[in-house]
Amino acid sequence: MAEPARHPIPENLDPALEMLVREIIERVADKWTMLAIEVLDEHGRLRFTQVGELIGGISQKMLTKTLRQMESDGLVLRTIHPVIPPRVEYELTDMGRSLGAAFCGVWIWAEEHRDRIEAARKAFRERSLP
Amino acid sequence: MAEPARHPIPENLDPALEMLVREIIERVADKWTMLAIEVLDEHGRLRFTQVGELIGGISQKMLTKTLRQMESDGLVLRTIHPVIPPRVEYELTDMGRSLGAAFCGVWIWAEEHRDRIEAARKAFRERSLP
DNA sequence: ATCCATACTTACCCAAAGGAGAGTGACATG
DNA sequence: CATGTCACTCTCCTTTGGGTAAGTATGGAT
Repeated sequence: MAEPARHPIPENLDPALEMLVREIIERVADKWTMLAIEVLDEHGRLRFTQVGELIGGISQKMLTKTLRQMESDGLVLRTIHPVIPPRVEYELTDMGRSLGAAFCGVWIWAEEHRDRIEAARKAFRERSLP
Repeated sequence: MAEPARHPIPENLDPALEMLVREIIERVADKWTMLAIEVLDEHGRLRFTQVGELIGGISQKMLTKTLRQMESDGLVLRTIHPVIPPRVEYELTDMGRSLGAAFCGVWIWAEEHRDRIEAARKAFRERSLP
């Protein structure tokens, strides 16, 4: 078949870098991580249960997992106070805060566009039904 | 127990808005959606298979699902050319491009911080093992 | 008549995400 | 001695994500 003119699909410049960046984004662009960053950015240092309450609707299991992963990625600092009952506090590191800042654009975008998204969804629904 | 001084956990200003923004973010902060936005932002108008090739590693099923969802949210425009074999092209809408721009910050952040993340992970691993 | 290309669906299946709820440790308080 | 506190951890279970492979529709090419 005679190929119609199309984009040549140029192979990307640095596939290795590309891969790494994607891996980071997949990891970091997770629902709970984003919400945790938001509440920690907004409220500063918080203890375990406070983070959970502020996020809302997250199970202890996922909260632990999310915070641990963030800690291992260097996004949060975890401080254990050796008291009984235990007291553990979490706060964003500089890197965590900078990620929060980067996400801020997405947050603002979501706020600004929710009406248009609603409208688009409604239009799509009506366009789909006979 | 005498409560130590803590943040009063101020209830957030607008829970309804907050909820909507979160819903949008959950939806949009999806791996395939982000990658689709990236390739469409970078290459302009593309047909179905091209999008799939450029994203890489995505199944037809997920590609269809992702693109349909993006269409319903008003992020992409889907143009069906009535020819045989079928030819369908996708391109970002203005809203899709603006979301791409918002994500750009995250992308750049990931590029800039991958070394520090690697280092943090390694340090965490060593700190965890006896 | 058969094959091909494209953009899908559909059916089936597995693995991972994630919720619910109970259990734990260590001490302070009633 | 029983109870409560906090930050988990563990187990069981359901839901979702997502892959594979096959099927569909259509007309042009061979």
